Amino acid sequence: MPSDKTIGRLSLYRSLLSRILRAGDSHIFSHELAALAGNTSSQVRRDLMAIGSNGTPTRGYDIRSLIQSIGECLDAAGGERVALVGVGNLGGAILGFFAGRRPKLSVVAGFDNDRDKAGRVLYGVRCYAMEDLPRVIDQQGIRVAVITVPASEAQDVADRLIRAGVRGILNFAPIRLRTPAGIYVEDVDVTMSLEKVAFFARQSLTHKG
Amino acid sequence: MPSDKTIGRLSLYRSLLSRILRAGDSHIFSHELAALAGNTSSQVRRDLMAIGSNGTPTRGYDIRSLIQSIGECLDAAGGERVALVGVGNLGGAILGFFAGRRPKLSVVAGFDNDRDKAGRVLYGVRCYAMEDLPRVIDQQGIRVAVITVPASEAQDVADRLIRAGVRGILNFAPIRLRTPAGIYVEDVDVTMSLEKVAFFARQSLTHKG
DNA sequence: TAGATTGTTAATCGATTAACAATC
DNA sequence: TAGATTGTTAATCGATTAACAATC
Repeated sequence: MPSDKTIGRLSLYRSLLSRILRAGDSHIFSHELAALAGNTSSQVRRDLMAIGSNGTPTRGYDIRSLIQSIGECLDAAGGERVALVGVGNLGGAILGFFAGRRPKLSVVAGFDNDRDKAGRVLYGVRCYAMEDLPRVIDQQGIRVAVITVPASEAQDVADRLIRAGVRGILNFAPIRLRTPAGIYVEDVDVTMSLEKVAFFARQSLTHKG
Repeated sequence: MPSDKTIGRLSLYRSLLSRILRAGDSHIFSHELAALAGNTSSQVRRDLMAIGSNGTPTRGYDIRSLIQSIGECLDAAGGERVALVGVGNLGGAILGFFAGRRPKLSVVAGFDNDRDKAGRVLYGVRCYAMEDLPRVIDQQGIRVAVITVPASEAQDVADRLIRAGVRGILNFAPIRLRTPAGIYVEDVDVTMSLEKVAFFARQSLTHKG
């Protein structure tokens, strides 16, 4: 099974390749893709090996078939239905961000504490009350969820999602979720990221003069 | 200089410790913090060493002074002023998310292509036209910026920010920015993260049954 | 063919973990 | 004191990079 990081890079390669394809090119060399992705050609070749690469020494890789191979690796055959818990500002932005971006990955249900949101369509997604979570997750066959609730509620939400059958969580709350083995959690901690940027921006200045 | 990952963990430790402090505890052992942060006590001790740790074998670490030490490491003495380019849905959510969260890190200027936004206060931040970017960045002494524009515009925005004096960028566009040495870029690629979650959620199922 | 690139393995590098004397 | 934890270094692990024969 490919590593966490390899999968992440394959996802990046696909976005980059889609843009290249729209620009008109049909083939690409490993060092060209590496320059776009910000890594080495060695690594690109090794990553593409993981999905059964199709390059030739003279023309490089066929972009179309590369995108297809990456899709066969990353995408679920029938598409993946996703739930989002916490339909606030951040949740709404995430919904807007994903809308139509990946046809195989669609957010089909939103849940929120606020009862007034239940039954409505917000940011393009149908919203439900928290008490309907187990039923909706089960009926829709949802296995992936996004958590955009405050840190104080995130662990409880994660527990409920996992009980309902969710196997992968994208967590925006700035805590580490405690989950049983076999559950994949990816944390996106925006505050942490900005603090890192601020720190190293400062270092680069003090370092120079 | 501490590594990228160490700084990220210190930021996480600080959020976790602030929550603990509010809950009433005054001291914490490395293995307790490790459990909260999802890593090993060895690593916690090594990370805290980097900021001059203050633990004792009998009582562990004093939470208050730990939070202060982390602050002295992470925060700029006079606070850091941040700009955000792309005051759309995602940008607005980020602004709402940061509002009042870190007193030493405040977004003080928003920039957008949309001329109608210039001069207004949106999501709590004063907005400017793109042509005012060099002047505002310079006058306000801004060294850190957040990019929440579409991928097609991100590189151009980054170039402008760097020319204006920005040294660190938090990039939400799904491309890798090309930047000169000494500029720190942190990528937050939400689509990539969700694709990773979907992939490993699926693997955990096929692996088990 | 000559030359550049691919697929793939070996070498390197860095980060994490394990270990342990010192300490409260 | 005995016992657990700290600060710190050595061992381990995994990921990245370099190298190179095979290929177009």
